[in-house]
Amino acid sequence: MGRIGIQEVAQRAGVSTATVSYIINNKKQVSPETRKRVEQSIKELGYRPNEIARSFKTGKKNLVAFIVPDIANNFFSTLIEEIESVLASENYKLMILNTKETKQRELDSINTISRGMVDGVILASTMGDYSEIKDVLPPSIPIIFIDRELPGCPSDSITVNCYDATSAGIENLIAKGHSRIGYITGLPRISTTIERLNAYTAVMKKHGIYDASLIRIGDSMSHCVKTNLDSLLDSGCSAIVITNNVMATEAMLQMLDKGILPGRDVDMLGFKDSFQAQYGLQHMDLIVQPTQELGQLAGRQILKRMADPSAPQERISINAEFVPRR
Amino acid sequence: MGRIGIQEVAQRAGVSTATVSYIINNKKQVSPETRKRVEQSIKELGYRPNEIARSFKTGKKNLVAFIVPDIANNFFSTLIEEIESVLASENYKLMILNTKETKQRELDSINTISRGMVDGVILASTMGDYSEIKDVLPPSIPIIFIDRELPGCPSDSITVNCYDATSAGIENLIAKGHSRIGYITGLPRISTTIERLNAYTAVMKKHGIYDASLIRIGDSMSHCVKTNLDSLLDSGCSAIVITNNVMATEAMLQMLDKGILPGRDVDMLGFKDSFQAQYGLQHMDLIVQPTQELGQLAGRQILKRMADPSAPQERISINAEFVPRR
DNA sequence: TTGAAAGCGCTAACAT
DNA sequence: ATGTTAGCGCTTTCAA
Repeated sequence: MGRIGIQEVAQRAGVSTATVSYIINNKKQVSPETRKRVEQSIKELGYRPNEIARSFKTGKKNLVAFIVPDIANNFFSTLIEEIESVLASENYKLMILNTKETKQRELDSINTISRGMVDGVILASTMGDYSEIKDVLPPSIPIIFIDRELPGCPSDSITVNCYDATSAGIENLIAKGHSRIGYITGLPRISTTIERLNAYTAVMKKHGIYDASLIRIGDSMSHCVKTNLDSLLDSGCSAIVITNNVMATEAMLQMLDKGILPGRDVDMLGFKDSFQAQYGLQHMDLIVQPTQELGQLAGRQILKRMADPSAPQERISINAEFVPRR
Repeated sequence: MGRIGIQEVAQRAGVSTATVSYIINNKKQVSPETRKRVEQSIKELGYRPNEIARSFKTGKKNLVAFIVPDIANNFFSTLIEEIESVLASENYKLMILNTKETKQRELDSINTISRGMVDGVILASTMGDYSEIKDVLPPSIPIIFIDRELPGCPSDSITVNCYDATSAGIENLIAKGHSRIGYITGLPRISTTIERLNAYTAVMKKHGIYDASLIRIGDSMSHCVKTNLDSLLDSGCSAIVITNNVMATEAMLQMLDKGILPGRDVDMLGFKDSFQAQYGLQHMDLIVQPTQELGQLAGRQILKRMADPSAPQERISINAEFVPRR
């Protein structure tokens, strides 16, 4: 089957390829009769412009890549939805690359998109340091960092400040009388984990109840929770802080299996990725992240950055909110 | 900044562009010295092949589109993960288009990809009938349908047979003594909803306890659950069947809010998208879908279909499993 | 083993 | 208002 091109359309309509191009792109005045003939011809032949050829010629792809650590995490799938809808408003498509929180996969993904496939990149990096991607990042591509920052990185970033909310949450636990407060971290290398842990450390020290042995190192995924939870419970913690949404839900499942009632037997402070009710998180104090807003901001920012690649760096941060259990 | 192309690399290495192309594609024998010089030149210039130009020339994009109804649904994000990893093995990338279970967005997505952007398409369609997309689908593109089938569609399909498992689940409820068994459907137009409802209807009629007034029409999303659940409870149902994973979790949340204990006060039969424990579904009988396998099969099938576009249609179906509450 | 050159389908500058 | 045509960066045929 001979692929139909602009050539065939032009021929059948008795015009030049330029005229056809003008019409499908609405770029120039064309007489109504000509337009009609061409549109007729397009329809009859079932012509569809070849987007690749077009991109090749113009250099514009109308495609943004989102490199994301974990698609299955509701926090990130929410981000995807929001970003996609912002981009759609300017006719950009979104391409998802899933790194599964793996450095190598992130490098591979960056490599993929550094070959001119996309107009811009949104990156929720799993790296611990900017130097790890600096050399492989194409120098010229518009890129913004979302959720996690990399120290020393000169690109735009959109993040959520959880420091204050975390502090408030832990102060609240202490006010309720807890002093042995266990803590399960996310993946240690990422900025969000560090920020939250810093808040915990500061508050605990301020009250003179800091005890490093009550900190457990997690990985932001569910499978790290069980062991850590058990060991914190064994250490006699009366309250436990769990620092992301996935781990928080998993913790509830584990507790329930053990016959422990969160909110009664043990106080919990968890994280949540939206204000919408989420099953399993009813019995916790919560730090709620404005995830939708985060996604919208990121979408708008990459649009802005693509429109003006040489504008000065912007670092935008919005606040999470502490919501005590009612 | 002058973009670096194959031209510059060739010049600096003192060879032709053809030779550079041979080297970066490993397509021909090249003398070791030449290779060395060229590789040196590539490194020094930081050259990266322009993937768009390459696709334009060869017609190969190494890209597959997955048109998916709801990214935030764990069933589909699991599918995405699995498909992506199968495709990665043959160096294909996956592009996600999210339709939010909306016909117009599905049409838009199909339109996008019918302009030569991808080598193949995996479609979890939200349409009710093949005729709704027939005309807009490009005739020549490799495409497979996943999860949901469209009557009369000549393309490959990979689906999960839930009929038997659903029947078993309802038989089980009846064996436990229930006769007023409420039922909340998914989105009515899609094949999975129809199949499951057919199973329910058949079993209930077989036992002479079918009552159409116990059926509520849902939309496969969470927000449809509350009202429907309330009204079924008001109708005096002692057991309730909820026919997808999202709605099942939501139902638990609602019940808990009302102080009703599922598994004690009301028997529930839900759906679940993996064998992995999921919070909130402990107290239900479950129909478990082999979601990962579904994704893997789909990945392999699109690969196969792209390799041989003219092979005869294949319709693959795997079985869901009924797992009574323990 | 290497090079010259055509051409993939389209856009847009320039000419008419 | 419409047409002519160069050329985007690469692959690949054919020749040397």
